[in-house]
Amino acid sequence: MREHDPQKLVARIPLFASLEPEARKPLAGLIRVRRYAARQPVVWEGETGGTLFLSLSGYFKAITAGRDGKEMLLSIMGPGEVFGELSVLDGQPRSASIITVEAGELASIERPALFELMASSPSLAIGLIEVLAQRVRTLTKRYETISSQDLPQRLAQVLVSLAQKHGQPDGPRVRIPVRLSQQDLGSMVGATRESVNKQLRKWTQTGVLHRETGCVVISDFPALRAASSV
Amino acid sequence: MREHDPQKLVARIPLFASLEPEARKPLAGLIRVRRYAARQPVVWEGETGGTLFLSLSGYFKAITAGRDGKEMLLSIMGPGEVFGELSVLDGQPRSASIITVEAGELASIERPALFELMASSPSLAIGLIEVLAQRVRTLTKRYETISSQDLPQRLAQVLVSLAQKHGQPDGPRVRIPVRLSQQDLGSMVGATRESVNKQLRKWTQTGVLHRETGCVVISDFPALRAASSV
DNA sequence: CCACGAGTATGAACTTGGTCACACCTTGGT
DNA sequence: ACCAAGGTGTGACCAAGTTCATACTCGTGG
Repeated sequence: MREHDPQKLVARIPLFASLEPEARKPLAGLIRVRRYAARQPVVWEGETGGTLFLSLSGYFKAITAGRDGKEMLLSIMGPGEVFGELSVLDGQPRSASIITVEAGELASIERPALFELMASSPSLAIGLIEVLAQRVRTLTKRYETISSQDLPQRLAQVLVSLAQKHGQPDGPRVRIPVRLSQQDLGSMVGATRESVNKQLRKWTQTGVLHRETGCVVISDFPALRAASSV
Repeated sequence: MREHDPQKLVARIPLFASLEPEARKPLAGLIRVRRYAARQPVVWEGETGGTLFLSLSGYFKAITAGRDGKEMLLSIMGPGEVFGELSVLDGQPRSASIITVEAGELASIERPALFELMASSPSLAIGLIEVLAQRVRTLTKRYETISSQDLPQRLAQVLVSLAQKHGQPDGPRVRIPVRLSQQDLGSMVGATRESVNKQLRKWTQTGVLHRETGCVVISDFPALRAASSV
């Protein structure tokens, strides 16, 4: 992870993959790389700020606090993903807080620099629009899910999509390489820690999955997939 | 509503309000206006299509069908609002179906024409990004709400925001000028028709609101507002 | 090497809201 | 004017999931 050559960093971020080659050089000078320790806040919901973040390594969670203090986990973001684009694009306050799950590195670029870059590189603007569009689609789907499926289905669905997004195949098993507590899983599906525990136990007993040092390892992916959309 | 002069139509759509004056003339030739009867589908979820719609009059609902056939009502859109931008921008299938609530008129513009226009009018691209950003914010908030509030809170919240978005003040009361069945309200808050009925009854009995020919009229807005975020 | 704190495990009692069943209104079409 | 369809009103019953209470387990820092 000691890869600090800006040219190479840029190449690793999908958003910039289609960037015109001559636009990459100025870009390299505009990004700043910073390392974050575990459980560090990166941005706070409600504050204003015009920084776009690009994840280089590590995992980050996006959370929002409901009125009663209950926190909702909106998304787990891994290497290569972009976030913070919303406030950068519309100038409104941050819609969620970002916290590191484990230590990781982020590249960042400030709003003015980004806009300057966009002016000369249409593909960057298109890329950002695609990021936003993807967010809308994901959120719509999750909204649909949470309001019409029961807990086992929702939980299965979250695990399946985490496995698809971040999973590491390990023989017949799939390992989700992020340490997520039952509380975290609960706040992803709108349920309590206890309910998650009970469902997880059922799956552990039926050999669908098990836990290893805080991570979920799925043994029977098809079964989980089936449970996610009965 | 027999206002078919394209120049004037354009002026009524906020998205085009900040458009450079010289860009409005070509625009006028690119939009098509069509009248829809009540309960007519405008687009179907899942189909491909690159048409952007601009509501001139009437109300439209965006719905998605969950796996089990239960439909979720995502949004009620009124005059001046834009929709369908998602598929236009990213080329993916429609994320929701659109149906007219009552008869209304829509202007539409096709993807190629829109992109041509955007190339010469940066403010249009910015406007569309703002529409998308707003969608993300709204969806995030609703997701938060639905997963952490109970039915009375959710229902109050929906009514408050409908009143703020479309409400017509009528003395001390606020009238929501869209005919929404209890079923519709239920599918906006992820609840059954019966539960909505029971909550509505309570509020009717306590004088918070009442119904008139299918529309909700709020008598005690502060009370409803209080109920939405106990 | 032990203790503390964070996370996990588990069941009993309780609540919300869903399901089902049925009767009663409107309203628009012929 | 009438009927059918769609929307509304209401209660009995049930199930999923929450709340609360109480142990247990593990790994990390003193």
